[in-house]
Amino acid sequence: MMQLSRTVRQKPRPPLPSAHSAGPALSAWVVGSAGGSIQLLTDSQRRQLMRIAEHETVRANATIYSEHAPAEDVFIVHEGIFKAFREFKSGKRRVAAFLFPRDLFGLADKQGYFNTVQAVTPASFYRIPIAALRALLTRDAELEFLFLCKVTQALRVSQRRSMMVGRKDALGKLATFLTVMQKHLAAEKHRGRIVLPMTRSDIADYLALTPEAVSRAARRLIHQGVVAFDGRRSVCILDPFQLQKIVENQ
Amino acid sequence: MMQLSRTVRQKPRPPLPSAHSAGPALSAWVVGSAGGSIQLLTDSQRRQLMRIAEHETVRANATIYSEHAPAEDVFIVHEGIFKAFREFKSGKRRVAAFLFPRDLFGLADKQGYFNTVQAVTPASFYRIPIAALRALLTRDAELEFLFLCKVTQALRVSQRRSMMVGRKDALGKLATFLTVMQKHLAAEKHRGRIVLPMTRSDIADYLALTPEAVSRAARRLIHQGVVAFDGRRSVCILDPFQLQKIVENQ
DNA sequence: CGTCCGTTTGAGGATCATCAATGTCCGTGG
DNA sequence: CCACGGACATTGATGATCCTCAAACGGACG
Repeated sequence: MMQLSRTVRQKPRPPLPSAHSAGPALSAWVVGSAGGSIQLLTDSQRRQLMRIAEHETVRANATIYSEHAPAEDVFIVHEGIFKAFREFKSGKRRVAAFLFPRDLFGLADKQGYFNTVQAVTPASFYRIPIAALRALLTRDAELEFLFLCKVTQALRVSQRRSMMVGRKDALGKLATFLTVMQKHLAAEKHRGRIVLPMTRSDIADYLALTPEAVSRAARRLIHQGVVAFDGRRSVCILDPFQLQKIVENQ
Repeated sequence: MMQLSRTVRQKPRPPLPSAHSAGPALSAWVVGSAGGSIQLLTDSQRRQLMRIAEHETVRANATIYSEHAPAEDVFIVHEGIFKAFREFKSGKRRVAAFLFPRDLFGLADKQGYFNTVQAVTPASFYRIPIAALRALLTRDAELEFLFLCKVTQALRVSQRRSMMVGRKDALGKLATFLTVMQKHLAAEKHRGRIVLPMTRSDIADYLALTPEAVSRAARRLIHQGVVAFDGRRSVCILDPFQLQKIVENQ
């Protein structure tokens, strides 16, 4: 609650030596356009973005910015997972979104940033000053269109989450959450097992439940033979059909 | 559930005679940019949009498009209120958003439109073919930036709703809803009274409650002297401070 | 004036939150 | 390397809130 913003800034290391390197977020930013086609960042666009972006690495639980802090930058996730959340006076927390590589964050209005954003895992991101970004976007309408698509996608994700949170049954919420996570983490899957990056409490805050309710829902899923846990983080989906049935049962 | 899309299309009447007319949506589209400044559509931008837009008028309850229909157009509300919602197999409905004049809708992905959109009141809107809009935006980066801001704003609104839906107490949900509606309908307020355009069921679907729960929550607000209803639609906020306290009590 | 749909009201039951205690994991330091 | 501490997670018991089902009421429209 004290001055959390800008406190965790690490050495701004020059990232991504080559324009053709494999992994970096800015070189493979895929977005679905409204019309259904797929767009990629060109090398030129990537270079221009890199010129105004600053790469930062943070440890888990680092705060990138706090709610209401004046908004000067937008961010793109490079590696790791972040969470965007708000806190209420009661101490309750609501996670608005989990952010994955290539996701955009830094949503703000005149009051400043809309959420607090923290790293869930060790992570890194690009920091882009709003003024510079705006200038760049005004010069490059194609690039701007990619941003438009990306924000549109974020809006879809947010609406989907609203639907999920609107459900009453903890079982259905957790099932939906696991389904979404499975898609996000499909790449790093090891023998059918995915590793959830976030804690039970984070999941509870995301689903608008208590940790106890999440725990009990997980227990029921295990008992029904739908999933198996190996430790608290590693989960294996044994019966995708049954899981899907629970998801759709609303 | 049957073929709902495109069934209610009315005479496409040429709208907005003058570039300086007072009310029309496209001439006064105000958006807050991420940096906090305010942008307006220029006359030139308005004219260009008008050239590719088609104006349509519909009666209350008309369906503009249905979930999963192929997405060919985006829309801007001109007059009246719309609702964007999804329906589940159980018959349950969730309203993702109410749409007010100047709001953008037509969110889609590869699967087609994301929600079903219906008019809540008699209403009119602009229909803009996606291909033409994309071409226009690519030519006019400033205009495209306005769209970017608008979608960003929609994302903020969606996140706010997620927070509201995440609450457990019907009283707090309804109080929050009334506060938001008050802001939206402030213009048409008559002696402290606002007229809710939507039904109780619509409100219930928006708040992820049953109509019964909405009814009881309204009753409690009345009983506490926070609001007064005059009929089912007209509501007067008697004690804004108390209302705000209920909103923040989470 | 009558019907129909939306709304309100009531009673009963299910689910989740709360509170409290125990159990487990992980990082830290001895 | 092991022991310890603290945070996280699970489990159980209780209570509050909302959903469900059912019925009566009201307004809107033909």
